[in-house]
Amino acid sequence: MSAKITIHDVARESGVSIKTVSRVLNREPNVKADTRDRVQAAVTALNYRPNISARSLAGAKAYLIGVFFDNPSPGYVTDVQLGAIAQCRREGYHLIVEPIDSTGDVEEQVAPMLATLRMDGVILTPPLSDHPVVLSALEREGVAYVRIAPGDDVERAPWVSMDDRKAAYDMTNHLIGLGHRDIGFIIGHPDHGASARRHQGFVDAMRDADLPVRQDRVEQGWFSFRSGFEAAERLLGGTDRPTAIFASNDDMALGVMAVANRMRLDVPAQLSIAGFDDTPGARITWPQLTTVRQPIAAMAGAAADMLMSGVHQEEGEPPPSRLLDFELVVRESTGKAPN
Amino acid sequence: MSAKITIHDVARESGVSIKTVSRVLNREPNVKADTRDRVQAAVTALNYRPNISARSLAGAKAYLIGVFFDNPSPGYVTDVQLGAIAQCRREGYHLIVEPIDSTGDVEEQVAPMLATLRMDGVILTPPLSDHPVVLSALEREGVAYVRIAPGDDVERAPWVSMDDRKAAYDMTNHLIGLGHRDIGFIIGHPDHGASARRHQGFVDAMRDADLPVRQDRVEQGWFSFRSGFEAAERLLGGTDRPTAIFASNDDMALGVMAVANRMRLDVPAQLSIAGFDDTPGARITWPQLTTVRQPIAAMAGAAADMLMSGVHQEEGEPPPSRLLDFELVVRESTGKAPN
DNA sequence: ATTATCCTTGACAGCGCTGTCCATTCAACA
DNA sequence: TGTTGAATGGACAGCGCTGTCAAGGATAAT
Repeated sequence: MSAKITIHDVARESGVSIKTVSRVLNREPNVKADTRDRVQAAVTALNYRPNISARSLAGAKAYLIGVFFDNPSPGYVTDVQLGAIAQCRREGYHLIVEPIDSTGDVEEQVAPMLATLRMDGVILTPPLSDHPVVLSALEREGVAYVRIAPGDDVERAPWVSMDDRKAAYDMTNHLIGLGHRDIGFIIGHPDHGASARRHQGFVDAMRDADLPVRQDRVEQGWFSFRSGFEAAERLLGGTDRPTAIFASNDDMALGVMAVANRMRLDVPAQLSIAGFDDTPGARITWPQLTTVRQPIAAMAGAAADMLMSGVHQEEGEPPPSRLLDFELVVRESTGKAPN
Repeated sequence: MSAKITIHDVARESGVSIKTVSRVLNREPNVKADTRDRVQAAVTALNYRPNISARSLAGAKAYLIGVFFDNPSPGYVTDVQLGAIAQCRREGYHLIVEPIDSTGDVEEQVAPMLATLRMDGVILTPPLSDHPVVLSALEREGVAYVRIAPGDDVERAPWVSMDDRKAAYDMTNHLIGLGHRDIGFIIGHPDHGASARRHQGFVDAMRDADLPVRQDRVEQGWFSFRSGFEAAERLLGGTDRPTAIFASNDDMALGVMAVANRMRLDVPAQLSIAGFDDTPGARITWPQLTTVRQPIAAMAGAAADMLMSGVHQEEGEPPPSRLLDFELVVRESTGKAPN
């Protein structure tokens, strides 16, 4: 075990006070270039690393960012973590992950954690982005937060998102361009703000193409494989069936794919299937899924950035926010409509 | 923002010294029951939460446990985190996640982090469980660690694992019991210790059933969907093909499934497919995958427990370790061999 | 040259907690 | 009755760092 070396060692080594060492560590102004270099050299020579507990106890920053998630799709969570951590690393921050069971006592899970940890900020993933108790607890404890893809109430706090409506609109148009006129749609989990926006995009595209939106072509799902599977069974059950199904996330699209497989429907010759998210699962199937690439990691990275730079919402101003680009990923699960 | 309330407030409220408060907080002995109750009451009344930075700066414990992972299957990582966090919560610990890019400079990623964070311990997931640089860095910095499913060198440090050989043996026997005599096998990533053990289990079962292990029935994979897909193309390419394929993880099994779908092979009537891990993906397919349920969350939980209770490896003694139970999950992707 | 101003540096006091060490109390024993 | 030791509680010194404040030195303005 290597001996713990502290700021005092560096100060002694470079012949300055610990405060000056602290200055160069924190990139504070008003340090002579020469002094700065000497300190840097000592830091390197001694292989010194500041102790994070001491820093956060003494100062304002904790160098800790939290990610809250609930009942997540594993791929989504992992992407969020990877994206956030990539940013955190550059600034010397670390990531704390905290699953929140929103069916349990949320207050009890969140409040103690915020009090003990005093993180610099937390990233909220859907559906927590819209959970009133979580938001209130955060505000009461004075912990900054950024919401990923929140639903309503976008004025309340900073957020990062993508244009779900536009993406669904584009995907629907892709299908229409392929000649599909009878398209089924599976709505996502009602607690996720994105669900309504994606549905809206679908409806708008159909309207703009003068295509009818038949009520019996729209099914409610829950973002899960099973809900997609069951919705597909209803959609494909009769003889009168759509030529394409657009599921508002990949898991549900895979459910549709499973039903198609079981029914021996050729995808995409007899049925086109589109998903949304571009999770790893989209490629873990054959044919591979046409879907929308959500910039999940980028959104999480942007959220981390905002937190580390100390986002502030001015009184009466709209909160800082960012809308990132999506990408239509056309793979093999969509094709020309059968004539 | 609620005012920060400290141990001094609790001490004043309950009429004892801060040290006594500290004693009851840390469940130290030698505090009268009466005093303990008074302090507890004050803690509750004031809603006091000890500050983790102060605790770790002053004391020996950091209340922080790390999880290192590399290039992970999302489902695996999420399971590990969930399992570890469940245990951590009961003791007031928190989880720090750190992805390690083992193709990059590992030392540079690990050493600074260990020095700044001074975690109480870290959980290593495969293939990091066997990464010599990571292990050395941990030991040099004096940070305890528990390895999940390590390969060799089980004497070096504490670990938690499952009996991969036995599980693969049992799965192979399940297939043999179904009448399969010509079984293909896809080996996992060579950096993962479990790969060799699973392969061994397959070979042992075949041997014990007096079945030949044909060299051209065993393919090397990398635990990825794509590698499973490609291995399956080779295995199923000719007219002489196995009646079952046992892939040593689910992702690869899904690759096999995709090839079977594309070739219009009926699963399981014409081809039985077995996986390993029981990741979420195993159910996100049709037919659902017969697989081995790895106790991933339980292994991570056990690892966290060992870390929090301060595992110690006595000189000359074998390291503390635990072997958890697996479970054969028979679903629809395996069935009777075609006659 | 003199004063005002800025830049650079350091001394020092905590941040909130635990570990060490000492003081007191009290019961049990000689 | 005195003695001993366990049980109980408190005082105090840090842990390693940042924030505050002030001092000294260099530079600019007069």
